[in-house]
Amino acid sequence: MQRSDTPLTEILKRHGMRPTRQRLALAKLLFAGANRHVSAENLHEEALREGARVSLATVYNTLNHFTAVGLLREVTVDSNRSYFDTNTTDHHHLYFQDTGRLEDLEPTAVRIGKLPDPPEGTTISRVDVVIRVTPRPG
Amino acid sequence: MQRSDTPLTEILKRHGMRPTRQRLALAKLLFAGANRHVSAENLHEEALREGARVSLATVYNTLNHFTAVGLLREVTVDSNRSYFDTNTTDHHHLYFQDTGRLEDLEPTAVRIGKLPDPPEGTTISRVDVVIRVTPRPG
DNA sequence: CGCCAATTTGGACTTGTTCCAAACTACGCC
DNA sequence: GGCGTAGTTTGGAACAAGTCCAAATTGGCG
Repeated sequence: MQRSDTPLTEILKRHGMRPTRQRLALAKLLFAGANRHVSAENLHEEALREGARVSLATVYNTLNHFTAVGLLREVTVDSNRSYFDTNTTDHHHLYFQDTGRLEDLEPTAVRIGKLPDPPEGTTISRVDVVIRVTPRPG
Repeated sequence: MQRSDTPLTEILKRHGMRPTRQRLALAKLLFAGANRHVSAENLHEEALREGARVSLATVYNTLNHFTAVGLLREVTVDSNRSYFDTNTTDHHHLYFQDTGRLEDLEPTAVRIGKLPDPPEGTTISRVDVVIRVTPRPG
């Protein structure tokens, strides 16, 4: 990790990943701007559009790898496609059922007043709240 | 709808579906006992085990049809398999990440203290809470 | 510079689900 | 009770998301 490392390169190294051309291109799309939600297919298309030469297999590898090291969080809202969220802090989701659009809710938007105790021998690893909305009248 | 209709036959008719042999067999597995969570594959296997001759395509058709008329609710906890819940009342879920087991929580187990207003022009169709647990220490 | 382990890749493969056209069946009607 | 027909079922093909694989490439270290 030499002084000329870019911030993205550094992030990758810090998580034990080699900063390859493909990973840097994807990391740039994911982490350079605001938080986002992506699927493998749509990130792949976007990368190609930007001129990055990355295979779909690598996009899958990378998203999974990023998720494993905590750079991304997988969001389960649709049972036939995976979404990844660049916002890994505690928050919940708003899902537009008609368009498939997924948005973060501010951490303060939902308050959970009461949670059950986890069953014996288990711990709660995550609590996910998804608010599904449809165009009125729905 | 004649006086000799069984309860299951009646349920199907009331929802505008013909009480076919296949639908009755599946309805029996789904609604005769306690509430349950099934996937298409596992309901299909179970039906065959019980001696019902039903194709997998019909199981899919039926689950989707039952869901459309409100006899089932689809639960999204796993992005590569659909689960259907026979409990269509308001409640949330406990999901064992190691085994894939899915359980209902009593309606009183989770209290949501605050919900955001839905965006202009939309209405909230559903709020899903999934509590994911792993074996301790996890 | 050269080596080696990590990474990438295209394509084959797998898995869950839908589609389709042909065969079957529930049921209202006579 | 038979008939006609719209609704249903079915096996298999088709599809879509995702993983696997073995060969080619490449980053990083000495």
